[in-house]
Parts: sequence; structure tokens; C-alpha cells
Amino acid sequence: MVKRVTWQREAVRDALSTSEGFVSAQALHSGLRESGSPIGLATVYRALADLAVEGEADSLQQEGESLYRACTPGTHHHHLICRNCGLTVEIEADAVEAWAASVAAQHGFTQPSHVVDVFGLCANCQRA
Amino acid sequence: MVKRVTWQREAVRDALSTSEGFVSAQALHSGLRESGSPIGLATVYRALADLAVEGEADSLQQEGESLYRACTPGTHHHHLICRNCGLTVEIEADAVEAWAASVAAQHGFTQPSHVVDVFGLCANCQRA
DNA sequence: GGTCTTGTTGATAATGATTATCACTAGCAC
DNA sequence: GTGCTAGTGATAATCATTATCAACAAGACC
Repeated sequence: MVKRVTWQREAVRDALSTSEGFVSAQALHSGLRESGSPIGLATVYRALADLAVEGEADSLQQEGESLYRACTPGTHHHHLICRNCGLTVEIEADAVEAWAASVAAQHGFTQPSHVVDVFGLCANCQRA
Repeated sequence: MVKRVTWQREAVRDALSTSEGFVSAQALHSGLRESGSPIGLATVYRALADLAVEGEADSLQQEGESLYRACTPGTHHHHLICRNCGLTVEIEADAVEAWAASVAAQHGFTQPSHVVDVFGLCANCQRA
């Protein structure tokens, strides 16, 4: 199973990296459609899932749907997300990593992983 | 809109507090049904949503479904969850609270909230 | 360029969790 | 006990996501 390069995957990757914050697959698809691309919905879902697996995109669950965002590959980081406009800032948190690992160990848990996201209202949205 | 006390809500609350870890609404419903209760699925969903709002239950999203768990009301805490059996330990993390608040402030975000969950394999599941 | 192999696409159907509907039931204040 | 109305539950509706599968096209090879 050799991966092929298709314009569809590139289009999804581009659309993702153009977006300011987290976007849903549906939103990304209609955005692409509006800008003239005839890409299919199923393909957008597949491309996003692939990007997430390959570490080129981060994802999170909100209100029963998955949101995606381009991320800087190879680095472990978390997010500070505006709950109004979706604006997202990548944050690093070595202290939190260490804390999570030690808490897991204290209770006899191995293979620790964690979900850490911070939400708030960004400066722009506060004015509105 | 005055709330009423019904045996259905009590049944859901009891079933929740009996459970070791996080459970889905569906699982809780079939559990109740198996133990002889004629409770309806919609009611279980409503009861769980209410408990979550009232702070008597915590919830998290996993693989596209909402999981619930009874929690000690009035205290802010996070969870250490076995990814195999669902066993859950409540953990407090003042350091993480402070960190989240300060990170938000540094980037001009207000009204910070956060999602922090640690997953791992519990001692029992490691042996299996 | 032509051709072949097979990964990829996309319209659509299927799935599965959750929510809305609405007639009926049952708390609870009086 | 009566009346008012919140709560219930069978079921239909919704909505995001995944599976299906025939048609398509990327890349390797000549």
C-alpha cells in the first residue's frame, strides 16, 4: 500500500494550514466547495484522519464533533483555544508533561498519555 | 419549572455511583434494563445530562460518545483513567490549575477553563 | 506516449449516538 | 382527592461519521 499524492489531499492540507483555529470536517469541506473545489466530503474526512495519524494535524472533540487544526509536526504541545472564534495558540508545557507522568506512576498506571486543553476568550472576542 | 423527584432519576444516580469508571448512556441503560428496571433510554440521557449540569457527574468524550461518572460534588478535580477497563481515580492538581490560568492570562485570554485528563494502563490491566 | 496495477475518489447508503416529538403518566401543592 | 404541569418513554428525526463500490487516476514500467 504505497501512498499516492493527490490534489485532494494537498487541498485539505492547504485549507487546514490556512485556517486560524480548529475546524470541523464539514466546515472545511464547504469552505473548499465554496472556493470552487469539487472535492467530496468522504475524501475530506479521510484526508483529515490521515493527517492526524501522521502527526500533521491535531484534533479535539467538541459538542459531539471532531475539530482539526494544522500543527507543527514532531513537537508535543497543547492548545489555548478561544471558545468564541476558535483562535488557537500552541503552548508547550513541560511541567504538565512531568506532572501527568508522575501522577500516573503514583497510582500504578503505565503507558501514560494525556489530554490537556485550555479554553478562554481571546482579546478580540472580549471587546465584542 | 420546579424539579420533581422520580425513581428514574434516582435509579440513574445509583447506577452511576455503583459503577467503577466512566460509562456511556447506552451501557448504563442496558445495565438498568438487565437488572429489571423498565426505564427508557431517553430518560437515561436526560438524567445524565442533568447530573452533569448539577455537578454531580463528570463527563468526557471518547470515540464519539459521551461517558459519565459520579463525582464528589463541589470539588474541582481531574481524572486518571485506565484506557483498558475504565477504572478511574480522581486527582487534584492545584499546580495545573494555576498553570492553566497563567498561560491564558499571558496570551490575553480571559474566563479560562480547561480539560485535563490522564490516561494509562492500571496495575490490573498490565498483568492481563 | 501507452498500458497496467492498485491506491484513491465521491455519490450515496448505512450506521450509531443523541435529541426532538408528543401523548400519557405521575409528583406534589392545595 | 383534584388539578396543574414536569417527567416519561416509544419512536421518529437529526447529524456527524463510516462503509460501499464502481469509476478514476498516480506512478511504475516499457
